[in-house]
Amino acid sequence: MPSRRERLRAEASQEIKAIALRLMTEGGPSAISLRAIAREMGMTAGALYGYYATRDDLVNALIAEIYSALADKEEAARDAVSEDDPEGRVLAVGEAFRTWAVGHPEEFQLIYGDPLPGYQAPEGGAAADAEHRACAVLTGLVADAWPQASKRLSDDGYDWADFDPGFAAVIRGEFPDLPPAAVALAMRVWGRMHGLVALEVYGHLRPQVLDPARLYRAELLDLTKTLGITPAGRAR
Amino acid sequence: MPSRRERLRAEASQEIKAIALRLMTEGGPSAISLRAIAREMGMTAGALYGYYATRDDLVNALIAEIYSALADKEEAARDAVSEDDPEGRVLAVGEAFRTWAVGHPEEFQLIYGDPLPGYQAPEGGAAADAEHRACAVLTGLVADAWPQASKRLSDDGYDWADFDPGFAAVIRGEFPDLPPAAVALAMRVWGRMHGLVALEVYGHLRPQVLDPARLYRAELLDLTKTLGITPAGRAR
DNA sequence: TCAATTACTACACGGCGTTCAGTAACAGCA
DNA sequence: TGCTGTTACTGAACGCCGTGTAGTAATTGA
Repeated sequence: MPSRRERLRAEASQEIKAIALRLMTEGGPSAISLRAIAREMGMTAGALYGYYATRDDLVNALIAEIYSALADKEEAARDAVSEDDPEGRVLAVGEAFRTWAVGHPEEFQLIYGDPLPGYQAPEGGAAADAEHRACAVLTGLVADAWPQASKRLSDDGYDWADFDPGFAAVIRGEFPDLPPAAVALAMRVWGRMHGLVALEVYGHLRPQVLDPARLYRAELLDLTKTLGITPAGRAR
Repeated sequence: MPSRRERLRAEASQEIKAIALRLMTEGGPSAISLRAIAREMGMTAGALYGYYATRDDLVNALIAEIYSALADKEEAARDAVSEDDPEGRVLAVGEAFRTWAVGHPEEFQLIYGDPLPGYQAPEGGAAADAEHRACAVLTGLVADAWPQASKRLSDDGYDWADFDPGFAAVIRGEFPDLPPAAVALAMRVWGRMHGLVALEVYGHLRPQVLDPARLYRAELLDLTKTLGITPAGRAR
């Protein structure tokens, strides 16, 4: 039962985000300017303040949307591989992450870099939710590998007190049987998937390395070893 | 034999960089504005164009300086540990990298993130040299561990043609006996050290994880396992 | 039909990088 | 010493930017 006004309003809000996204993919995160968006919409910059209280609010909305899309991709990649194949799942999620990142470098920057000059991330919100979803995928992968992975850990003396209470509570709700050391491992997995991709997106691998994808794949395979889920036969 | 003019000029150039650096540490990379620098120096913004052709040129100079300082720190950390202790060297360099990064987050951002809106890294220059130096430290660590590490690789079918010719030539000059697969491994080591640190600096680990340093240390220890240089006794 | 809400414009403020004509101080040379 | 070319800088301008604020036109609900 949205009134005509609400509908128009929602459409305008969407259009603003869409234009902002396009501007960003064309000219990088810094190309997101209220004036440019308004120009494309045939409006004045001030009019946008009826939709977003400030430019950072708009950026927040974008971040939430993008991060959510990334989480979707990771979940889809995971679910495309059978539960019986934990190694395949890790590789799939990892590759999906990199593929998305190198295909959408500006969006990667917006999420994982300093989005904009002086920007400060808000406390809660949809962005935090999406970040948690993406992180939960990795935690799930670790959970599946935990029986094997736990034996290889060099530091398993973790406690739930080593994490933020709220964060710990959410995790324990989703994975009741998972010990805190597994969560720590999941964070490390996150970092490991993030490292090479960040270097590549920010142009530190190319052009020295001709095929970063291969490098990344080797890293993922090594990661499966850390998790203890590499089968006897190895991928080429 | 620098003339009075040259001396004053060099001093002014240094002062500009120093003020820019301070502004950045106080207000983030975006606080580097020609007008603010000029204001502090009692000059006009236009006057700075006699020293740097554009703001990005100034930022380049900063990047080169910062990157070089980082490379110094890494080299010092490596040389503080005996050559007989490859694991200790890896840990030292890794810890030095993280310590520097979390202690100088803005500088880390400037080097490894998108330094400024619309900034484009130049081809050669001092920044590239410093990046190479920092990378060479890691390559050296891998070189020392190569006898053990090579046995654990899942993909050793690397060729020098997999790298940029100039890059490959420089590496082969420094490490004549090192095979290309080792260089690939060094890149992966770089990515591995980079990942968790980048996440932490950009605020993705805190406050969920209370002690990112511990997480990072575990990752480094795991890295030494990948390199095959973990001694029998493990660090706590 | 009328009052209230909404969406928007127009304008202003201060900030930014960058350019450019003009000016004052300096350097080397006679 | 005086002259000349070079250098370092100013001041004003241009066109961007985010952000407020006062006013106006349209739409809404009663």
